[in-house]
Amino acid sequence: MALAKEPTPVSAKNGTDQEAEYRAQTRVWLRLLACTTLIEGELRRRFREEFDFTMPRFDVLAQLDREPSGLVLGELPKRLMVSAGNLTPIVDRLVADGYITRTPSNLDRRVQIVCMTVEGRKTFRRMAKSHGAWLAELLADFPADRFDGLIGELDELKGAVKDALQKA
Amino acid sequence: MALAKEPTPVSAKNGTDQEAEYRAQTRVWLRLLACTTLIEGELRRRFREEFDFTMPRFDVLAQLDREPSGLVLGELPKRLMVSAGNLTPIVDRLVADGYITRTPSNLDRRVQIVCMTVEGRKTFRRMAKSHGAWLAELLADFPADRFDGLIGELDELKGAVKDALQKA
DNA sequence: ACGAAATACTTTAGGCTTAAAATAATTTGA
DNA sequence: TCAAATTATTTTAAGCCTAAAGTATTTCGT
Repeated sequence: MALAKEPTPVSAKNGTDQEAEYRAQTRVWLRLLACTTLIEGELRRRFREEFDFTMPRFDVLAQLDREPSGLVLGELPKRLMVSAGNLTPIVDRLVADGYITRTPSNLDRRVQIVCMTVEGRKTFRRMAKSHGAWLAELLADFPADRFDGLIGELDELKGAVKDALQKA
Repeated sequence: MALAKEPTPVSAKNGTDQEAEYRAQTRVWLRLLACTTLIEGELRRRFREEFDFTMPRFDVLAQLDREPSGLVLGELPKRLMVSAGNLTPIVDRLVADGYITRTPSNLDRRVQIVCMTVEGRKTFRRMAKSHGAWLAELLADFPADRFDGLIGELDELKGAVKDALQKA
């Protein structure tokens, strides 16, 4: 079933079946994208209106909230699945605003440790509470007894995509 | 079950149960975001490497491919769920590259009609074929007999979120 | 010991995205 | 009729995002 990257994959299916399969997979992708875009747009709007904050900034704080002793800066791009260069100005501004600190490591002068401040933690907790409530509101009409099933499917999907990326 | 936006919602659940429910909904959201980010990043990378193209540009062509007689420009922001201002430079460049045309309507001089060129259609079809194959490759490890179920769940999720947004 | 490779991070250039304000054309209603 | 509201689109300002190149520091191999 796995298709090669090269020109014409050897497939047991004829053209029509292959097209049909492409369509099913495209449908999954479009649904996924639509759900994410819809929710993300609303969350972004509320973060801006209620807290004058952005989601990337919130995401950084969320990572640091789980690490009382701080994090090596280089750990953030990995966890947040964004590029390192992207984080520089975001971290800069969080530092300037007093929500986090950035201190060079004594052991390795290339490395920096980022750590949430008391003020940052307070602000984060307030926003996180709203974030949870917003999600609860947006997902309220989805049957609660099917959450676990959906979570399972999405976990499996994520695993399948990761495996495929490994192979590529 | 629907939570009010105001300070303390009247809820039948106590604090602990509410927290647990928030967590389930947060988990769904994080899974959804992770899957989308993973797939989107890989598709973006391949579009750039193989075709020196971006996904937003592809998305515009995909809409126009379904409309042989062209589309009113204002229809694009709605279908693509992006802001109108966003599209101006993207359409500009697609016109400059010869993939689409933009012609003012004679009936209403505010309105513009965008339409794919022959060259645009040819280029789009080539890219769409790869796009389908890439998705097939990325989703190959997900059991084919569960696609329809997942599509159904995502459709329902999308509907639920849309309903919630309507109410808000 | 010391030059080369690797690692951590920043900078740059280019494109996407939004919200809000601006421009231009059309429609509406008194 | 004609001023006000509406509609279609563009512009602007600010932030996010990536890839690729640059800087500094450390580690590795000889």
